Amino acid sequence: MCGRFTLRTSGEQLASFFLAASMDIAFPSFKARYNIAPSQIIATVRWSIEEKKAEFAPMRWGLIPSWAKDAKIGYKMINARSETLGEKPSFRAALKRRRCLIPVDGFYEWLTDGKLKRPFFIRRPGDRPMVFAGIWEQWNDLSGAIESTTIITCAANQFMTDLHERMPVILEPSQFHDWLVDPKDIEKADWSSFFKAVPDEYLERHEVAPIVNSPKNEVPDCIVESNGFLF
DNA sequence: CCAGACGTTGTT
DNA sequence: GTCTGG
DNA sequence: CCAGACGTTGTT
DNA sequence: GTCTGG
Repeated sequence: MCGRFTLRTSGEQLASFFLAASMDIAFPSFKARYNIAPSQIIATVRWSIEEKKAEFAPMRWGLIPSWAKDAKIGYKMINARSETLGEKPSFRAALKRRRCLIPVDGFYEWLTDGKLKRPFFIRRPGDRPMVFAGIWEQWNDLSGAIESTTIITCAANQFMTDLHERMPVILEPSQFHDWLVDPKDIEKADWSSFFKAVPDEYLERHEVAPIVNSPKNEVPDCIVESNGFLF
């Protein structure tokens, strides 16, 4: 689940959005994205221990564990189950020390109808931005360092359930700071208050044209309804 | 001890 | 069928 | 997530 | 890196 999303909100708008959550973050300007796929560089926010503040950090989507011999393993690590990531060798170190926020303004899910893949676009009413919970990792080889990230998932709410059994963990602004900053006793940390599905009314969905199916199609038409209408 | 896995989702 | 690339 | 490739040798 | 399995 959650293997494609959009980020059309500008850097300036994102800065305002985070400022409303008392986080003063400088975002670069970037092109609107309509079809972000795994392995691509995405915008995240993490805690800078040196500066004691939240900061923008670009990362590759698909977490590469620090011990990996081959970065390709990251293609499989685009999501992490909230129920188990504390125990998984690939994720547990990142959960303790490297949590992040992933701003998005919509994501895609597919229904399979025989050979047909029917894409749906899911967003907030009013097209407001939202924030996925993520963790990140650093990986080094001879050619340099790669910072990569993964989206945490939880059981789907009623709204999502006919599209998927799982959905991304979406955080409220009141949770941003506590998610990023290490608790005093990391060994006793309890993350369960974060790992919850949003209420059913939080999201709306639109069936869209299958042009979005190919990650090569990075165009506004990805969020035009399948019947040709804008929404 | 060394070798091998380490993940999620969806589908069957 | 399975892996890689975007 | 979906789409697209999946191979070697020899010749141009 | 760390754990599991043989």
